[in-house]
Amino acid sequence: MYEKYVKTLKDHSIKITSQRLEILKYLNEHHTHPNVEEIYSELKKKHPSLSRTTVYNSLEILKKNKIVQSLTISGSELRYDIEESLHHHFLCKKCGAILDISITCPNMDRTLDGGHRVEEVQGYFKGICKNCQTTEKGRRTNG
Amino acid sequence: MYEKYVKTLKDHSIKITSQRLEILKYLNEHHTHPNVEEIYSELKKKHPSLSRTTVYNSLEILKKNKIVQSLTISGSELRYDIEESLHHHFLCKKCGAILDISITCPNMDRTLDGGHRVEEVQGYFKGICKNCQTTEKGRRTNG
DNA sequence: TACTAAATTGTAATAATATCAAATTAGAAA
DNA sequence: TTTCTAATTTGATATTATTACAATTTAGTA
Repeated sequence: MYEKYVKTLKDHSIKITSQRLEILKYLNEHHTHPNVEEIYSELKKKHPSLSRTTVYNSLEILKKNKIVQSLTISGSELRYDIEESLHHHFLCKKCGAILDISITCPNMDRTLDGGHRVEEVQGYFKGICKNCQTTEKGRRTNG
Repeated sequence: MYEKYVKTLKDHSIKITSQRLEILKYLNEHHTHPNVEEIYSELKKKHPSLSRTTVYNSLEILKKNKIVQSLTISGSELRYDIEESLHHHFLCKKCGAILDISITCPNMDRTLDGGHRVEEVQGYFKGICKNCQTTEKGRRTNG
């Protein structure tokens, strides 16, 4: 059940705690780019002793180890994502969904403007998602 | 002195106030992507009656009119930038500078993943800027 | 010049995140 | 397996960025 998350933590020499395993599992099963509050309140249901600070701390150490990444696309709070292959993100201005976008940026791994060393690239696209466009046209509700 | 900013506001049918003119002027003369606090405290020096709320409000209306744009690249607060030609941004992890990057993204003005309508694109590059690399090697201080 | 809707101001509220000290626990060492 | 200690978790409190709001002021029209 948790073997793969145990392995991930071990591989990075991070102490294995149930809180960290639960957070990793949650992110792995919910690719919706949740914020801290969502992760906290969801996990709190099954693990009432969980503290919000632990969620912040855990995400921080996972981020330092490049196991997760944080996104600032929403503008008001950090959103979290399991780090997999490089991908970018699309924010729907209507429904708020954050979607993974599988394009590659030709400027990754390069030196910019004659000397700036690039270590990370985040591409944020904003607009109206496919589903919301359909809703607009067809006057259907989103549920 | 302020004619160009007056024109900008008039062109967008935004009421002309000295506060808005000062903010526009500040952004036009400081392409450092300042946050609200920087803009506020700088302008407050010459205009002691200025309120922080006014800075927030003004930036908001300027943003709605696409005269300025806000960046979330720093992660903790919004940074502001005069909207000019499309460009992207580089954040130096060492000195914190945010620099304009003049590459064009081939995915702008397109439909992504078979249907998401793209209206805005922000490319965030993070790493070590040219200047900080020199400092590293040469062991010079940044001043 | 007078009027009114909109903008400015300052205070207070909210939301996200950071700090910190006390209690708990993972995992190394005995 | 038990003991020990450094690291982690917890919860309370602090801080920071931003928003809400009511009273005052002002831009721009009539």
